[in-house]
Amino acid sequence: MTDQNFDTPPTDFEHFRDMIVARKDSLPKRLAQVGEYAIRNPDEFAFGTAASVSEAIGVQPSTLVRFAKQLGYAGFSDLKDVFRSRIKEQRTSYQDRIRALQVDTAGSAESEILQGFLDAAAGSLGALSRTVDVTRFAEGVAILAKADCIYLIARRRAYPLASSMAYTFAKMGIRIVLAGSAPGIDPEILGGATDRDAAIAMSFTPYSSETVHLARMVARAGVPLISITDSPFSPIAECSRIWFEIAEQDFSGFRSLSASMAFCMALTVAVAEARKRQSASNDLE
Amino acid sequence: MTDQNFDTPPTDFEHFRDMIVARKDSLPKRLAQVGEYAIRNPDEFAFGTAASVSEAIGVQPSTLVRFAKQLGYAGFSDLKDVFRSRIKEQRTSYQDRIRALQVDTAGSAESEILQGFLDAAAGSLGALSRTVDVTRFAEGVAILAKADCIYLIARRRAYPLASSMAYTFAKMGIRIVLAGSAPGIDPEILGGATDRDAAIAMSFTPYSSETVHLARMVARAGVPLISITDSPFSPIAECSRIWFEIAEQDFSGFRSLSASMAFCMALTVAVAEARKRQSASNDLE
DNA sequence: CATAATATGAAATACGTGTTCCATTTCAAG
DNA sequence: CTTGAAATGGAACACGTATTTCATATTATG
Repeated sequence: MTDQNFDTPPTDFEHFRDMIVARKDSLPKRLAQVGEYAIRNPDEFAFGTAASVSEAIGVQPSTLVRFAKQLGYAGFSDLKDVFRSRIKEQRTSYQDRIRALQVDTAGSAESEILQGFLDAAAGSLGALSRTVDVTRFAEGVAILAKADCIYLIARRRAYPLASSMAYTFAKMGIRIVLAGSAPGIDPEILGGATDRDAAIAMSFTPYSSETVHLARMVARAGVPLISITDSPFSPIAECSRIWFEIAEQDFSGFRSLSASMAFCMALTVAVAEARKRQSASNDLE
Repeated sequence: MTDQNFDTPPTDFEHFRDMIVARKDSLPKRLAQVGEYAIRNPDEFAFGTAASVSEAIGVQPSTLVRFAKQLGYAGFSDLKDVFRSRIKEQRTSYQDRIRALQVDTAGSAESEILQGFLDAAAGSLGALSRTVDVTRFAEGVAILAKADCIYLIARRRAYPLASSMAYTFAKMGIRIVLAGSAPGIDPEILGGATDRDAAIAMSFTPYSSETVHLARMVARAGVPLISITDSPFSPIAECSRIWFEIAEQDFSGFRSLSASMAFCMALTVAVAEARKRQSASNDLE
């Protein structure tokens, strides 16, 4: 009964499609009908149930199972995975861009860890590029571009982001103050900020209480606050004028700052560009 | 029992998300936990089953149903549709977003900059994954794993990498010394390093003379030195036991640290893992 | 501190799912 | 036309699912 034609059945949609096209004429009428529908409506296959799909095609549910088995799959559920994985892959374009490049992952634990973090980074980038709101990004840039001085608030895991932005801002001649440089007097330093300045707060779970405190402080003082965090529930998000969520994927519980770094650099450069345009138009007046 | 708060529950993810954010504080602890997870891992919600999702969150399946009902949905299945439709929409919108980006480059300079940096980061990750030598990576890990204390040397653009590694190493109980914390006395601090320790130097063009100087110093003292840099001609590469080249792609002249961050985190975690294995085998003796 | 109201966990339940089985039909070969 | 094999439809099955129920724990309230 088990009509296992040869080796293992395709796991990706492209090969599945090729197989159906090749074998279509040798398949029984009903099964060919199913195959044609599968290629035409892959999404229906991925999300629907055996009942809903079979009704859409106009066949019995059992026909779907037969179809799957004829092709070498364990059953309809097994076949459905092909269509689901297709959707997942389509969504992470960065990820398979990189996966396509990688040659052979040698077995060693070390290389697995490395590959794991590279994958996570690619995934984070893909997610970010999908979810980020360019309008809000532009708004944030506008706020920062007209600020007299930019205050950077970050501790612990987020600190590298702040120090990186501080370096680039400074290199481009934009006035910044990096909280945390001189320990202990941050509240006093940030106390000098006014509504003509702006602040960037960065914090990820578990949120540093100092960062939260400082962020609330400047927000209460009327300083436009922009936050970079990992969740809408973040305490610094609620007191911010604008906030950005960057969900870094983790590998075995650890998160790198890859996507955040790219985002922060983009923010920094965009602000610098906007300032250049501003001063150019000011010169004309 | 049916807690129908008001009108119909959201059918699209954005509104759902807003609702959770708004009502989070008025929700019971467990339900808030579910809500947070739902927003963070929408894909898991879309594809998983009640059992798998509840296990991932660490709650009972019944909690998911309660969560859905509290929010006004008929049940968990009903709620799941919100996440499924999100995926369907995303797939179409993502494709025409790429197209839109390519066609109307006019779409605000800001979004172009952001996309540019994200693309550059993805490119850097891909290049890194292709060029990195996993054998050398494993060797580097081995050296660092048996070091008494790890000295981190980095300045300027590379400093965020060092501070990020320092944070993670410290969190995992690995002894580290971050050069640059107390300005001016780095040579004296690094003078204490011996061949039982190890050092990581990081520097990119234009190479900070301090970093180069400190790296040479520890190398001469017999301390195993591992470098992360952007060229084989880097002055810190030649005095290193092992060195890694990470070529970050630039966008309009600016480079972020995305790929480097992923690499450094991988290195850090790999070292911690190796140490765990070491101490485990030591305990057996 | 006592008491009620609510929230939670764990097992029992009802339901829908994919799957299998078998009777019936279709088709081809003798 | 007969006979056999393959294909199909439809109902029965077993399994996993979401859901409900109820006892227990937790939190709020007087």
